[in-house]
Amino acid sequence: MRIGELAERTGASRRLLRYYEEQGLITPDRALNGYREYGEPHVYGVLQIKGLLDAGLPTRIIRQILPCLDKPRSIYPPEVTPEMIVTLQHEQARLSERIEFLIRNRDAIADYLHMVAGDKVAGAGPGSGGRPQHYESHSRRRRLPALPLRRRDRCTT
DNA sequence: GTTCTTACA
DNA sequence: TGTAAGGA
Repeated sequence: MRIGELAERTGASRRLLRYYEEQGLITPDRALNGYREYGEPHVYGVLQIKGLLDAGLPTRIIRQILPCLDKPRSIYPPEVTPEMIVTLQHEQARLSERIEFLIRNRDAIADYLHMVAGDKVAGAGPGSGGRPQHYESHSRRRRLPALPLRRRDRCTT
């Protein structure tokens, strides 16, 4: 498929898909006319990349742990280097911190909501349509004040 | 009409 | 990232 279709199927803009390629995250084939040609694996790959990026991983890490997803290559490379393990452990710790950070702020918001609007709106919100959202570790957990969001470290190369 | 590269806001 | 230019 060409870039347009991949864009539709992944929700990533064509611009972004070209950017991923520039960053070495995906490597599509080229048709004779120069058009990029993507395969089915790329769809999953792009989704994977989006998720990792959303989790806050810099592209250089992703490029490292995602050894080219073009061809039918194993996702868990036998070439896992010790240094890769270390970086992944680092990322894991970073994600844990971020999760705690998010939980703390989410709870702070819930408290604020209780304070200004009462139970009728607590726990609900945009995008939570229908899902049973129970943040009921409430009564027990120690309430903490909201924290300012720290600027995410971003890596261009 | 779709895609390509380069470059600027 | 979006968008415009100039081609294929």
